[in-house]
Amino acid sequence: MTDPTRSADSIHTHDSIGSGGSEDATGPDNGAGPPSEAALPTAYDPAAVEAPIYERWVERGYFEADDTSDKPPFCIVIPPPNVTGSLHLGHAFEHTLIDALMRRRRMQGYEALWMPGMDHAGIATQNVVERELAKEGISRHDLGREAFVEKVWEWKERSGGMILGQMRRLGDGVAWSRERFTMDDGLSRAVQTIFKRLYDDELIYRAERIINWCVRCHTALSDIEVEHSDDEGTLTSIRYGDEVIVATTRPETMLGDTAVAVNPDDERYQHLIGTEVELPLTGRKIPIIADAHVDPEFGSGMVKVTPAHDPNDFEIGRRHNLPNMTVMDEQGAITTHGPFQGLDRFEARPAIVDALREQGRIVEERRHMRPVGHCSRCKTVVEPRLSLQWWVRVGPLAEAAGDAVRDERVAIHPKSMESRWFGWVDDMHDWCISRQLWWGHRIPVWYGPDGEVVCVGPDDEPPSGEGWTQDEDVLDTWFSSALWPFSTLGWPDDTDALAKFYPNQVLVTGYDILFFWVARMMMFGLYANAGNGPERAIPFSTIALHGMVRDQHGKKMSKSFGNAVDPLEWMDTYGSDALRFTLARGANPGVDVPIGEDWVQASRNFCNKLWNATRFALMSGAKVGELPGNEQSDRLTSLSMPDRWILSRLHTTLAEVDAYYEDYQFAKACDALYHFAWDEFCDWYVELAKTPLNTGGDAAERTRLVLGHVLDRLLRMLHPVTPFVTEVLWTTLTGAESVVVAPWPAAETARTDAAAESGVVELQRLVTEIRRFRSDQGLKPGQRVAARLDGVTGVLAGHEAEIRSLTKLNIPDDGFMSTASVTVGDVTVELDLSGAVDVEAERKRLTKDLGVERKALEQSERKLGNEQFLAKAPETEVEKVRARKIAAESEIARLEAQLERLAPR
RNA sequence: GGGCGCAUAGCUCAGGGGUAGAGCGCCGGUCUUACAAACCGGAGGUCGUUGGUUCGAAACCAACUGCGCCCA
Repeated sequence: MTDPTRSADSIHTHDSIGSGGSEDATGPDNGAGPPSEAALPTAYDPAAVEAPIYERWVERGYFEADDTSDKPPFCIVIPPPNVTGSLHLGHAFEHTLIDALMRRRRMQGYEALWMPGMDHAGIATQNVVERELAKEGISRHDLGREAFVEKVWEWKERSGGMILGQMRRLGDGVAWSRERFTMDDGLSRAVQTIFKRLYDDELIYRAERIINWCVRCHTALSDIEVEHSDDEGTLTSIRYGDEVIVATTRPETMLGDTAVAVNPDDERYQHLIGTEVELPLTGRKIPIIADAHVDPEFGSGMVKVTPAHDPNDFEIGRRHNLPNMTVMDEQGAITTHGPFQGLDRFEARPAIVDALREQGRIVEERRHMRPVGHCSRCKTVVEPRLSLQWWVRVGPLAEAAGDAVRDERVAIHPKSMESRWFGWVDDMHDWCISRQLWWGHRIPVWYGPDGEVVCVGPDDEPPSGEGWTQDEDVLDTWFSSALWPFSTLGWPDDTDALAKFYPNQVLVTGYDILFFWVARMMMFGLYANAGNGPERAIPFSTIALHGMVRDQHGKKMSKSFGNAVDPLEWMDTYGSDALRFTLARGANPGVDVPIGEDWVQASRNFCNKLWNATRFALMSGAKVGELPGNEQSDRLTSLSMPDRWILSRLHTTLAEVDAYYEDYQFAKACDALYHFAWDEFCDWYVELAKTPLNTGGDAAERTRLVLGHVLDRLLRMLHPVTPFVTEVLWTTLTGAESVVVAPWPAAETARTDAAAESGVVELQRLVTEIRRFRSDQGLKPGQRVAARLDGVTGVLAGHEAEIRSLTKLNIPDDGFMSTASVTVGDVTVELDLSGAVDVEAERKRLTKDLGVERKALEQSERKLGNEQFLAKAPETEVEKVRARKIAAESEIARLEAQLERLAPR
């Protein structure tokens, strides 16, 4: 079942961290006998364990899924990374969240499937391969379409998908056997199938429109592939005729003007409407028309109309039957008018302005901020261009996508993102899906010699014979990505995988591609799977949105800014778990995540803390076994107050973590775990446990069970976010096979114990006060001094040994001389400081405490003296203030007495 | 220009009608037998500004200022 070489390899490595040189080739996770502290070195070394652990998980098939099991499904499809891409922090973040959800559900007994794969990234990939060819002086046109596409496939085999190996480093639990690619046969078939259906339903059409043209990539772009920025430009006012002055930021397009427009209600120009004016430089006569779209406040209130080079002008042109005059070619060069012909658009602009200036036609030039579109792939300024393209009529599809959220078949997390969703789907423009590329799914439409147009389905024979040609264009990459939640499961075939895992349970992605990708999946998913009925047509029932990863000052990461970070470097230095924990701990729903190296280091420290806590527990003989119940009263076997406290805290934390996970509150779940593990378990319980462990006998035995119980649950709970370190520790602790397939721990409400919790709070308060006193008195933390404890009664009764252990106070011998004392509640501690009492420090501390209490007293008295407060505030609140007042009074009395007792200066 | 969001400790962020929390950083002290990647103690905030609602506002409302994002 496994490759013996690899298996030996992984065991070898495991031995080096694990079984203390044992000859037993099975390793501790295969039942190599009782765990031993010799198993663990004194510090966690992620580099030594991560890779072999991951390989073992994959070999054992933990991440594979069964289409026919009876377990409830839990399926997430990976937001497909580009085949050209490599792992950046954004991926690492998203994958951490998905993996955490998947691992938890797997432990909870779901049939868990995380579908891996990549998209073919039409423009990006074609660019990469063209650049490679250019080094050899070859263009794609030299090769021809077929040979070029062949080259792209070769490139993909050779260099594509670097990210897949990097995902292993992160620990992504994906079902590798199911990996898909948008260009593979099955997914191509899905693309053709849905194209044909949409075409037949008249939801796909071909039309001449203004599109966003990238003059560098030589293709159309959809609206969402264009990024707008406010750039500084010049607003130039040009005199076309005596009374005709137009303002424009793009004077070079004037060669293609076919009208001048004014607002129909603009009093100033009524007499001009219907007349003509001569277009400068061309001598062409163009009409002056009235159109409500014109803003009378802008410039002179008259605008030039260039229907072939501006989307708004195109609409005006349509309304007025104006001719569309294209004056630029696909490279963005001017195609008409002698002196300007062949000039690039940015050269033509000053040339034309100069020519107009010579004629005295430039009335004004002024700085002007205006939005400029840039190609999201190459940042080139986009050129609006009139051309014949294929479109998806999104109206009914987008409405259905909106309805699915409106009637709560699909939930968006966090809910506040819904407004973004509706804002988009309720006002969506038709989607331009054709791209002038060779790498992609070719549009399955054939044109006949007599103008026939035939759309071909996957099982149809394309028309053949003289004069038939296939459309040259390919489809937008997002067209195939939109099918991802079901095409990857085998659609359009009726597969078991589809039946089991569609709809997917969750989609995890960034809010920035809610519209790019999610909206498209919703539209196509609902359309393609409508036959399932409304409840099962949706692509996923929950959309969990995360934010963007930013640097430690909240700045966007970018290569040009120089603040981009390679996640692999951090994984090398601190381990994958450290990176994952940092990212998960920063993941507040829909909110951006700043990350800095310091924080990754802190997470590494946390992993090391867990490591050492487990190491200590193992050294102390911790074991996982049956615990006494909380109610058990047998003095020897019953749990101590600290035991009951940590168990209460553990199970409370577990319940909180569950609730946070269900609400996609990764940050809070991680925080709760961090706080519990470090501040409660390590800092208090482990320290408290040392007393009974040293005592031995039943007390030690009980403590070993509690340590084992808590660590077992804690490690299982942490596994989804820190899979590697928990795997090592948990298998060593339990001797079981793997925490990946361990059950998710259940929160036991019976372990909740308010009495134990308040008892330990009191103990902590006492210990902290004594430590503070020691610190104020200049005692070294480890310095033991003799002290007498009085009044260790009530909930603290029987815990004097723990208190002494935590405060380094020895039992006094015969020669004991009390030279200082501190009182906390009912407890008085008398210490022998051998005369070296720092009275001033003590006075200072008492005075400070006194100030705090006096302030509290004053505040509560003020409130209680307010009749409105007494009359209107809830009784519980009034009670609280009364209690605070009483507490303050007694504290003040105590502190004043203590101050008085201090020797006078 | 339209819409949305955010302003809380030096930094990054939680919180949320009963006058503040975390991580990191900072200061002082410790190699105390799991851990110096650690331990112990400590200092730091009138919760952007101005009004309003309320017995009570950092929290709710309004305006303003600043910042960010999306869309034109």
